[in-house]
Amino acid sequence: MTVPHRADARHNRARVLAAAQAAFAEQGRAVPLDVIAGRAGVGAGTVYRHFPSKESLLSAVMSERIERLVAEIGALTGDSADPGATFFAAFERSVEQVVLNKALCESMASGEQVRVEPGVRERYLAALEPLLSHAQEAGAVRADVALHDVMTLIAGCATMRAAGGAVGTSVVMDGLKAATAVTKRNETRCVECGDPVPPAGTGRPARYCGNACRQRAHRRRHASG
Amino acid sequence: MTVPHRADARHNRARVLAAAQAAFAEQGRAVPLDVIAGRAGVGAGTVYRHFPSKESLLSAVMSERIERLVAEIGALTGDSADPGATFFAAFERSVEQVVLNKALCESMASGEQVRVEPGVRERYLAALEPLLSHAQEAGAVRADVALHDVMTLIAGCATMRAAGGAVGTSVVMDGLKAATAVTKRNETRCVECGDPVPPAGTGRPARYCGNACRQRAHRRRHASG
Amino acid sequence: MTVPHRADARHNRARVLAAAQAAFAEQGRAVPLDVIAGRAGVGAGTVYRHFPSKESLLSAVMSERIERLVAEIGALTGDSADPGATFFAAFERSVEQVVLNKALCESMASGEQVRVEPGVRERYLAALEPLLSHAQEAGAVRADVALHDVMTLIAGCATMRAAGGAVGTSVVMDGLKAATAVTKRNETRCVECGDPVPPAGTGRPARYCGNACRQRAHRRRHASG
Amino acid sequence: MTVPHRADARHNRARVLAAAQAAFAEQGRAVPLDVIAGRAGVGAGTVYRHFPSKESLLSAVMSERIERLVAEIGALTGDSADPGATFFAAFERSVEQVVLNKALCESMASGEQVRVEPGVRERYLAALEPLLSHAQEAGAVRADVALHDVMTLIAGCATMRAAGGAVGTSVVMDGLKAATAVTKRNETRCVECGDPVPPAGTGRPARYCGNACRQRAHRRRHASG
DNA sequence: GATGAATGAGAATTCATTCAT
DNA sequence: GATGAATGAATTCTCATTCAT
Repeated sequence: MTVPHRADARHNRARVLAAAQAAFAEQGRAVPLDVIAGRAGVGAGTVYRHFPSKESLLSAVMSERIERLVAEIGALTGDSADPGATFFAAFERSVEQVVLNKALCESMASGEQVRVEPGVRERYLAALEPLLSHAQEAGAVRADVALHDVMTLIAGCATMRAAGGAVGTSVVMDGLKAATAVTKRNETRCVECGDPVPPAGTGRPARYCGNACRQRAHRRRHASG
Repeated sequence: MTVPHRADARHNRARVLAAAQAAFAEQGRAVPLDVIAGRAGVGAGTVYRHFPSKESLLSAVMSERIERLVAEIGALTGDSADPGATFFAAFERSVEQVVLNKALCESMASGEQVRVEPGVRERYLAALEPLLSHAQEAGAVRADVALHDVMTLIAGCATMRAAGGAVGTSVVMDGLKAATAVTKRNETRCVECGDPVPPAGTGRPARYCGNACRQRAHRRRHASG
Repeated sequence: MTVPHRADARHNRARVLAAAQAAFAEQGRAVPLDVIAGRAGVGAGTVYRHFPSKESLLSAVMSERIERLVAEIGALTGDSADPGATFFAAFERSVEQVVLNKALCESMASGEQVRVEPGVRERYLAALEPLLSHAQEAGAVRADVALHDVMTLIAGCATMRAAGGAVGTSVVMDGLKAATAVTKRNETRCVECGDPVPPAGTGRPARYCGNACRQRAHRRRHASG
Repeated sequence: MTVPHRADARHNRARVLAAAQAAFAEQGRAVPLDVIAGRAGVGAGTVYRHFPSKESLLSAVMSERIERLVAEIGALTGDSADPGATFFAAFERSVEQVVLNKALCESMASGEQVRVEPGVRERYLAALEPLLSHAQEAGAVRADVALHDVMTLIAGCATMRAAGGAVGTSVVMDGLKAATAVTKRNETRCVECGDPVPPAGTGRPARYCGNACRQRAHRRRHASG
């Protein structure tokens, strides 16, 4: 049902999605549905045919944005000459996407989870995770930062940009590069949840705090939908 | 009109303000005016007598919060033994105030200027400015950060906290220090203010740089609202 | 909250209730709320101030009707010279109330419980119950009929009347008496309450058993709502 | 247009009719047309090709139900050993058909004539009429009940059943059997409309109140569609 | 001054009906 | 002929603001 078979319907769905993306980006979540319909050049009923509620339209827009981001990040992943640069490029692209979207900023600032279609969040995290861990292994990023923290840092940087700040992102990126400041010496943290990893006497330091997180990361890597 | 002469009116104005503060903080800008009036135990008309519009009520609430913050910062200013610690303490207090207020977070994330009464913004900036410049002179904060940038950094940190991030503020604070000196190896830093902790020869490494920070962290842990 | 203190509000509430009663009665449950508001000469918001939803307005209307019915039945209860006549009078008044209200008919025919305010149904049943049991003790009504059955018989008679049937109620009432005694030949019965009419030696046979029924039928003929 | 020539179209028409019957029966008249189309496995347009409006679809469904009932009643008619039993069997079958159909109950309770295709009502009445008059002649049914009254009694019994009443129909049937209670002695009523028939001094008592009803009954006897 | 009632302009959502594919 | 997409009027409910009491 997501994508209709008929060409004209597919066309209209795309127009609605584009109009909604623009309207949400400019006016935020509170933009009336009629405005979106008007911008798309369709009736309100048509919007509802494609998306059963305003909420689901918002989530479709968000999902589409994030999928695009996943694709961009995927393109970056290959070039791993400089893991730090690659990670920070992905970070910046993410911030930019969020900034462009007022509705997304509002959602994040409200402390609500941004609602997206199933699997989208997982795919995004799966795309970002190797970039983060490679950068951390290369010493380009603080080791005590978990994937989840990166998400909130992105949200914060977006707010800064929305608030008109120029240096915000660079400050955060500097903070990410700083050698493990607050973290206790030699402590390692789970790259999934950020909890401390019990030190193992020998061998390579553990990346996860336990099986639960290892499994979760694994699932995400293979998540499809 | 700002503050009425009659005692009962003054009393009502204060009750409305308190109710509005709580309501905006908990439910955000979209909270209906009737809810605020109800919480204040007055009629909707009374709210309008004191504040000509919902917008102006919001701005009064914001102004009152910020004035309180200005007072807190003013209290810190005296103790200038460690300019870096003083600045970061003010920074954190500011972040906390913002985080407590959903309406404020929303406003900042929307990229709109938070509307406050005339002079309030100026007084806040005037309170923060000496702290920033002293900290910069002492080399505790990057010199290329302007007062205006600090404001957006505060907004960003609030968003991170609202989004559930734990390390956001510490990353930003590290970033603010970063240009000065990359953290020395083996050095431990105060988990409250990020300053270096004098190495103790024996026992468990200290978590705080001194009693002030220990106490501050304690208070925060038991803060109620 | 049910009844406001201010006189004008009480007045408006009554107007809304009256308008809703009329609108539901004439057009059924599906009548738009705007129509009710218009008939009451108030804005839609005023309707919602007094009744939080259309559903609750309907239930208030129903409850008010039924309370009126309870009062009428209460007035009948005193006159217990003829328990059968008293019961059947209450029965007929109930049918008439239901018939006047299209919304009520619809609800009953849908097999849904008619929603009324708490206690109303109970009061109605409490008013009807002694009438039924006295009539049964006097042998005027079949002993195998429960109070609940009477309710559905009322609903059925209302539908018959709504469908334009003239004899429906008398058939049902005969059925209720049937087990006791098959009507005697040559006997005439009151067209209002179904009781036997004392035979008059001369002239046109009497249609009513007495002045009470004649008057009641007259009133009904000129009832307005 | 009623029945298409092409086999697939005829097939679709039947599917729509069956789906509509089920949907109306379960959910009442307010069931959305898309739901009906969905249950039939066709598009909304197809429904409109076969039935020009929702109203006409409803009427087609009703007509089809009633035609089926006519057939059942026709089967009963032959066995005239016990005219009373035959009539009451037809009565009960009719009630059951109505109860099964929420839309039909709603229509009847609204006091609106149930809209059926031309001739259908007439055929139904024509099937029921001889059963009623034979039962009346045999003294098994009150003589003062007209065909039209039987229709409303059926509607009433259906409402009682929908309202959960168990004894409703039996009470009505008892009422129908009771010897001519309310009717004035020797009075005859038109078997078509139920109005009193002016007494003729001589010959067989008139069955109709006038030429209009005689003609109407005649037409019904020979109605074809 | 306080109250809370009234207003009425939206906002989301549904659905019978039409029409391009 | 069939399909299902598009339409847009209608409906319920909300809420900032005004105003009579």
